[in-house]
Amino acid sequence: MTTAQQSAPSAPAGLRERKKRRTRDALLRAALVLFVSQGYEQTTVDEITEAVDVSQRTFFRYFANKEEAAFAVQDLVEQHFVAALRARPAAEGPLLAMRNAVLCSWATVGEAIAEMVPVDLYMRTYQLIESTPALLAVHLRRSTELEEKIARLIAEREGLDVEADPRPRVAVAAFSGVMRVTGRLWGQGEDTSVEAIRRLTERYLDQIAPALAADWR
Amino acid sequence: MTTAQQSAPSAPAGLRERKKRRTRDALLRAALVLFVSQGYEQTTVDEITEAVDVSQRTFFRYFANKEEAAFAVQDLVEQHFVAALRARPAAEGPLLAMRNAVLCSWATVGEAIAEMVPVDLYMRTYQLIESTPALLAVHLRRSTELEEKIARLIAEREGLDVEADPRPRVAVAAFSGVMRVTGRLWGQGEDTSVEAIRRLTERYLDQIAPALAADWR
DNA sequence: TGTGAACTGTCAGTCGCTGTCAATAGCCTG
DNA sequence: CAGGCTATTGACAGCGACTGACAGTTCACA
Repeated sequence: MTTAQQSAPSAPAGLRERKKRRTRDALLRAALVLFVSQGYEQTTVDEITEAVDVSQRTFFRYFANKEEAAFAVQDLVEQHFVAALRARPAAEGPLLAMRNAVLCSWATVGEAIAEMVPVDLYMRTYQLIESTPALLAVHLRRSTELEEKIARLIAEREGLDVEADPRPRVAVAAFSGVMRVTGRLWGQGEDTSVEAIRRLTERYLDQIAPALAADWR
Repeated sequence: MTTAQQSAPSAPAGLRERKKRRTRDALLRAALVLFVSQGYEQTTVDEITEAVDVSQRTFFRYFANKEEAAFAVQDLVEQHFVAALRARPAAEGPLLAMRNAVLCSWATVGEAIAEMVPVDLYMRTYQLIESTPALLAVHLRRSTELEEKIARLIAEREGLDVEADPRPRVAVAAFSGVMRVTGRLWGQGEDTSVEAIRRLTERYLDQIAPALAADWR
């Protein structure tokens, strides 16, 4: 309801719709640029709306709150991952399916992002999220919502009941715990390329089994 | 720096100190009672300070923000867990040590909590945190900070370098992912006893290995 | 006992966010 | 194409979280 109205970006639609879309895009871009350049909390909603020349009230008609603007692109990335996971063949086990879904989706999200904002603006936004406590908090809450969705998806794939069998949630929890660690490390490192996070992810996912062994020596 | 000044609760100290402590305790208790009875966002800082009869400014001298009051007890619980983990014999492997630390610490936190607030007030506060988006977000951020601390502790136990070897972070990520799931399920369920979360935890932790198997069938 | 420091209250102001209401501008029907 | 309908917007007022500045009290300690 809140999301997914930017789905058909090429639909001509009426003048009204196009105007709305332009306003939203302008607000989003202005917000991200300001956030990235001077910090999230240092950026006032008034500054954003002044940059786009609309009233403050209008900003809040497009975004429920200041945070929502920061996560608009992230939202798209997550939907992309879910779609990739759905596309995995049923023969793949849960962990392998999730692993392949991340690796695959990264290969293609780029274009989807570029339709909204420049890709490197998104990269810097992600790093900002990781390094701004208030945004990080929201990011983590959103992540758990996504986890729940994924757990249900995995359960469905395996023909299980999420409430009865702990394995779907446990597997997803372990998997996304690792994903969050890599996300954080990537945000802190200096190599911001997609290749970098890809390598990091593979390396860390490979360590799940060894890390859970009773004895590491 | 922000924490751990309630460490020596029996120290007589000066009149000033005792007065401060009483004010803080009163504010904390009033805040929690109001939070659980009418909701976090529905509770105004003014209401809290009126209940204790101090100025609003004073509240913000004891708590950096409204949230901090909600997490004061949680803070203590987490310190308790870390202490329990430190006390585990070096012979125990990482996962086993963490598992025993949680189970052990639950057996004794009760008293520590009771020195600050009634235990069942804490229970209801925890459920409130889990069910209030704004608080849940902060809770998750705090959790990742704790995870980082634990990862370093585990690495130390095993004589490893956290930055070089992914296993400590991966193990902790998997472990606490599971802990969060159980915490959430416990908050949603109706059995709010310590016994309940203990059982839930053991059951879910036992599923880590099976859940990460390549094939569940 | 007096002096400095710690606490506190008061006041004013910023910022995120919401409700209301009137004005404007695309859209659609006759 | 006129005229009305409705979506979108701007202007304004107001609430609540939070902060800085200043002044008054109260404890601690020489």
